[in-house]
Parts: sequence; structure tokens; C-alpha cells
Amino acid sequence: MSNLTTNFNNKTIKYKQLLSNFKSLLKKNSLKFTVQREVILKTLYNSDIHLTPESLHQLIQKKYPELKTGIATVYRTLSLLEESGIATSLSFGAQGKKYELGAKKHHDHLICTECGSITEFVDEEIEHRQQKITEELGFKMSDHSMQIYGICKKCQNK
Amino acid sequence: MSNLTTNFNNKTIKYKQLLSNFKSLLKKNSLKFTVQREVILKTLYNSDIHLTPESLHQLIQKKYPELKTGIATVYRTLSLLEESGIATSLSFGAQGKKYELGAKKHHDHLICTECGSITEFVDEEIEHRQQKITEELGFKMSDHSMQIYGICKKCQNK
DNA sequence: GTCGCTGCAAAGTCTTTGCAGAGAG
DNA sequence: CTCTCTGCAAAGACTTTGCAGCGAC
Repeated sequence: MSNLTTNFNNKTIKYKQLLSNFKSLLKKNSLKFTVQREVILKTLYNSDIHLTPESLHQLIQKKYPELKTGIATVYRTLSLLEESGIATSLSFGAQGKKYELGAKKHHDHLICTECGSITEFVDEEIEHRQQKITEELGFKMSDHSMQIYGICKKCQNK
Repeated sequence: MSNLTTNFNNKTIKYKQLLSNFKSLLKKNSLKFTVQREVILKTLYNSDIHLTPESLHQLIQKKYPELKTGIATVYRTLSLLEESGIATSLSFGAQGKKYELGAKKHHDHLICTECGSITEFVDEEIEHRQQKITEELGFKMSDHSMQIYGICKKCQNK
């Protein structure tokens, strides 16, 4: 289950495209395309981008009760998606991880400490600066992540 | 145990200073200064800055076996230290947290994915930029953290 | 048909909590 | 003395794993 052959970099990808990427990934690695896997991918795609395995599982149970999808399958599929670069996990101090679809690079987040909501942003200047810093320190960057904590607009108005 | 009154911002603080800060913090909150708490603070100070509760506990057991410090106390003290702003916890994807001494703000890290070592850095330009971004988005920043993953100089030369 | 996938429940991690006795102030 | 701390063990939260039957290919 390691060293999966992939190469995605999907920023704003359509679901059909995503699904087809996923399918060819599975085929390439002699894995099987199952209803559960499709449902997990689809739910992740259609939902608010940041979900915990737990909340993803609940969503799926509510929407597809006949499937009786187990939490273990959710975990297994999320690992698969992460390993293949289709999804990324985030872990910000809080317990557990959250998952989002997307490429593995250039992910920055604003996290509201009141309501827990996560807003994404990208800033070219910061990206450049990061590259420069790593070069100066002789470090070979492969990835990075940045989080800013604070209180979002909505919660400030409460 | 919440809303502790503190205000430290110790970047390169001497141990005596740190200890006295800690003591006055305890006094201010009617908490007690115990051998265990001192040993935990001291060990965190003297060690490589980034320790898991587990490894901190082991270090302490090795160095002060007569104390028979329990892991629960380590967790409790680390939470206390974090809550009071003396220590900060980091959680980078991997399981569990690591702790370091220091202020709550302006913490950026270079993490080697080969050897797991963590290098710290601060870049004023990025700090400014972050402030600007949050302002633009109507977000009230309280803290931030940034991690860059890659391969450090040492591991590249292997 | 084969071999990977799934749900379930059991087992693992890591962390927190309850409690009674120990100890700081 | 009082009231917080501590170690221990038990309980919790989150995640992984073993297994037997199911289902994709």
C-alpha cells in the first residue's frame, strides 16, 4: 500500500475529472473501484472542504444509509487519498486531523479560534520569501504549510 | 485552571529568569511550586527544544529516577506551561504533539522529512505580509505558525 | 474464480480523569 | 491546617488491524 504511482496537482478540478483521476490511479495500482470509495470522494468534494474522518463518516451515513459505510473504511480511504496526493490532511493543534481535496503544495489557512472555521489563502509574496529562506539555509523545500489563528469577521460581530 | 494571568515573551531567556517567571506565575494563580514542575521546566529548557510528552517523561525518569514522575503529571504540567504561554505545542501531521519553550507568537519551523529535525527561523517580511493579509480579510490575528518541509543540509549530503 | 475491499469488533496509541494519600504554603 | 499536586490505574478519544464474507474485475 505504499509508493503509489500518481501525479496530480488539482487546484480547481471538476468532479468528473477528479473521479477519472481517481479511477486511473486505482487501476494503475491494481486497486478496486468501490461504491464506498466513490461516495467518500464525492462527499469530500461536495462538502465544505475541511472535514474530519468522523464528520465525513456521519455525512455519508446520513446521505447513504443503505451503504452502512464503516468508519474504518473512511479512514482507510482517506489514507489512500492522501498517499496518492488527491487529498491532504491538516492538523492544527486540535485533536485529530481534517482532510481536504487538493494538491499537496501551497496551502495556507486562516483558522478561527472561536468557531473553528478555516479560510484558505495564497500569497505570492510569502511563497517567494519561503523559497528564498530555504535556499539561504541550504534546505531543500518539498512542501510547506502556514496557519494563522485568530477571530474571523463573523465571530467578531457577535 | 483557565484564564491564567501571564505575560511572557521570552525568546532567549536564562533559566533563572524563566524559573522566576514560572514561580511568580504560580503564585499569581494560587498554584504550587513542586519538584516535579521544576524538573519538567528544567528538562525542557536543557534539552533539544522540541520534545514529545513521552520523550520528556523518559528523560526525566532517567535523570531523576527517585522522583518516579508520572506521565500524567508531565501532560498536566505541559498543558499548564502552554496555557500560561511559557511553552508552545507544535503538531505537524505526525501523531502527538511536540513542545518547546518560548513565546506564543512568531514561530516558524523548517522540518526535515528525512531526520525529523526542526530548525527555527523568523522572517520579518513574512510577518508583515501575514498582518496585511489578515487585515484585508477582516480577520483578527492572534497567532500564527508556519512550517516548511523538506530535506536539511545534513541529510542532502548523505 | 481471484484477490482486494468492507464492516465489525477488538486492539492500539496518545491523552485525560478520578481518587486517595502526599506535600506546599 | 487547607487545598493543590501527584502517581496510579482506569477511562476516553481517535485510529488501526484481523478476520471472514462480499464484490469488483
